[in-house]
Amino acid sequence: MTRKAVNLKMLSEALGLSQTTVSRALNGFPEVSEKTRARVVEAAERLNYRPSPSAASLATGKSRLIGHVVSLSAHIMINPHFADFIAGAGEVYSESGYDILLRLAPLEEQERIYHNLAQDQRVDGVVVHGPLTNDRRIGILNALGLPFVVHGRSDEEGRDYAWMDVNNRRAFHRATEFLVDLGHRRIALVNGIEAMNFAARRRQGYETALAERGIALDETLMFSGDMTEPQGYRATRELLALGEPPTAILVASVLPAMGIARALGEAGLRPGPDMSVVAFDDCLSFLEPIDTDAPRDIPYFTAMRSSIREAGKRVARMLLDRIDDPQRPLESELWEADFVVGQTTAPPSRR
Amino acid sequence: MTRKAVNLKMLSEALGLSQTTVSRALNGFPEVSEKTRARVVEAAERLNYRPSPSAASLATGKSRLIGHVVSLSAHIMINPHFADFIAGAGEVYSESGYDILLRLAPLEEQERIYHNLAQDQRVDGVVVHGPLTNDRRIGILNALGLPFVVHGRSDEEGRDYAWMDVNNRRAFHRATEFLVDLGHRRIALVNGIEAMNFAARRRQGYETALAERGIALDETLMFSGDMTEPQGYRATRELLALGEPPTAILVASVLPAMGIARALGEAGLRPGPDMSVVAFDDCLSFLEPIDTDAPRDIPYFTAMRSSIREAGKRVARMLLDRIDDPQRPLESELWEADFVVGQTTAPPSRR
DNA sequence: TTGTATGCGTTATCAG
DNA sequence: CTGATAACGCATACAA
Repeated sequence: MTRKAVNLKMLSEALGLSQTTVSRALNGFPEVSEKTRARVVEAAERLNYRPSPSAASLATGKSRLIGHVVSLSAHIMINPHFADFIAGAGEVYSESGYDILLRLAPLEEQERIYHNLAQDQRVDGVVVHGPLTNDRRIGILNALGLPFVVHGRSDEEGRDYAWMDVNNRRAFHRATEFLVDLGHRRIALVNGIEAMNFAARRRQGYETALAERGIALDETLMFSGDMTEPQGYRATRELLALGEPPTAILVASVLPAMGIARALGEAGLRPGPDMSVVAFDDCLSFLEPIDTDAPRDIPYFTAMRSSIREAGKRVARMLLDRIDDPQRPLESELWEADFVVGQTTAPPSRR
Repeated sequence: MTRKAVNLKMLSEALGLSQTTVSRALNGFPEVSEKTRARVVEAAERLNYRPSPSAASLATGKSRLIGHVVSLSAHIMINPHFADFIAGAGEVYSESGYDILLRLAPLEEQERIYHNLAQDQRVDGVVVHGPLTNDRRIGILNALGLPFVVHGRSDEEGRDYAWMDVNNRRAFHRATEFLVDLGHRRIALVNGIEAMNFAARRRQGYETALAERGIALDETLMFSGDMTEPQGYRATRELLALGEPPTAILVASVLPAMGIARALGEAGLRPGPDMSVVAFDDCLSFLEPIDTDAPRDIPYFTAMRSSIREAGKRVARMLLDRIDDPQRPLESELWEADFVVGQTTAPPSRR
């Protein structure tokens, strides 16, 4: 057991080679002979040599850290959704020898933070979470030249940045049509915060579908806010208190959907027969059985479904690709959500 | 706008001082005169000087990074609980200029990872999540001399490491007593994975309380597994199918508690009147209304309650203190959970 | 294919 | 109170 960690100098001396050659051998440079490379690799293994990250970082300017700056303050949308996204991303990072640098900061500080992160060369790239419509962070990051990928989109075109998004508009369009086809005409929307682009798109899909079917919008049926369980609960109580309550609810996450189910239960109503509920389902892992061998239950909520964890993986890959080659053309990817019919939708009940 | 980031050399030349003096002034060394310090600080501000983290890290051996190594594989208990814990911890780190280094890795790799993290000096300290009974990570970390704090405990004494824990045993003891006092005698337990110390303690509290009241244990009423919504749902379906179902359920998290509520609802039973439910409530933020000005609802679940986010803050503080002074005596802290009576408990119903 | 010399941007040691 | 100078551990341009 060696007392002190062995560094490049010690390793090269032990091998009777120069630090240069050893470094090159370890970093896979082509000009080193396979024979020496084998020797070097063996010795490095045996002596338990590990390059110092800070020294390497100082020399190369690369930190092998990916920045994830998230706000806790207002948009707790981040909470369980974020955990699943990061789980997917982290898996990809690990395979490539990167780590996550996680920084919690209010949205209004994030521009300054990106600036500092770039100047300090603390991270090799960042993921932008929860983009607003016309999000200022994107312009800043482009100006800084820091590689980044946006989870979601910030504007209509999505041209001057790399992004991966779910087709939120189409998902909500389809779901609305599905409900209309079932015979519903009063359909409520319990949405996320509409300053966030994904929520704005969802509303567009909903409104467009209603308009196409000749159904007038009713502001009293539309809610926007943080996607928590109480949000769904409260919205439902308000909806049930209306003179003419809706017969169906579209909801932006299974979290408020659970609040909806609770409020309905308290009112003696059953999701499905008495009130249709369609949720956007991010496949949050704490809602899934762990044992995937077990027979799948019939899904409870009728849902638009897209795994946020898979999204995390994809975004991470895209970012690592950009870091490897910052000049590569901007990529973008739009995923369609599945539409899964569960137990919470039915034709409107006659009450 | 300066094109290139200004470094210590440039700053010192601009000031007509040596790098040494500038460095000392900036790092608050006592021997530098207040007058020069003021000059230096002003110039640093004006020229937008920021010390390079990797250079500082190379020179000092400190990375200003705190390691959080979490497993995704088996124990997804971590998922939403983890997000809230990290939100609390991150807040504290930010105030002190630390960042989180997040690494996802299966439990069996974590020992090696800690070893590497320490040897590489990649982090200044780590938080141990989800300790098992007799968790090997603790011995490893002590041997490595890497500062760490355990969230939870690994053994009875909790002597040779710093920890912060909730009194899980007492919480479940009290909850069990509460149910017995209401008249319940068949009380089910839907627990977390009992290899994890917190879950083992919870079971102890439950078993002890039953024994004290002369109630025999019934294995068919006890479940252990990942704390997901389906866990609660499935356990409840099994319980309801028993010849003699329980009249009350103790559950380790509000997540499975929601599954319990769903299964009861489907069976036409109401939590409270038909089946008492007591949950451990970590005050997960996605279950709380964001707007804290709003009048608080009457809590839904009767619950043992302790904020995991506050725990995150406390653990972070303890760790930063240890990093500042690794020789300080080992601290530990045991929090009592609140017991809050909600709408899901009542005397056993006559069916 | 391998080696020499230098730079990366700090902090720390030791003089003055 | 201030300043040269030497680490810190690696990568790389330039030589050989």
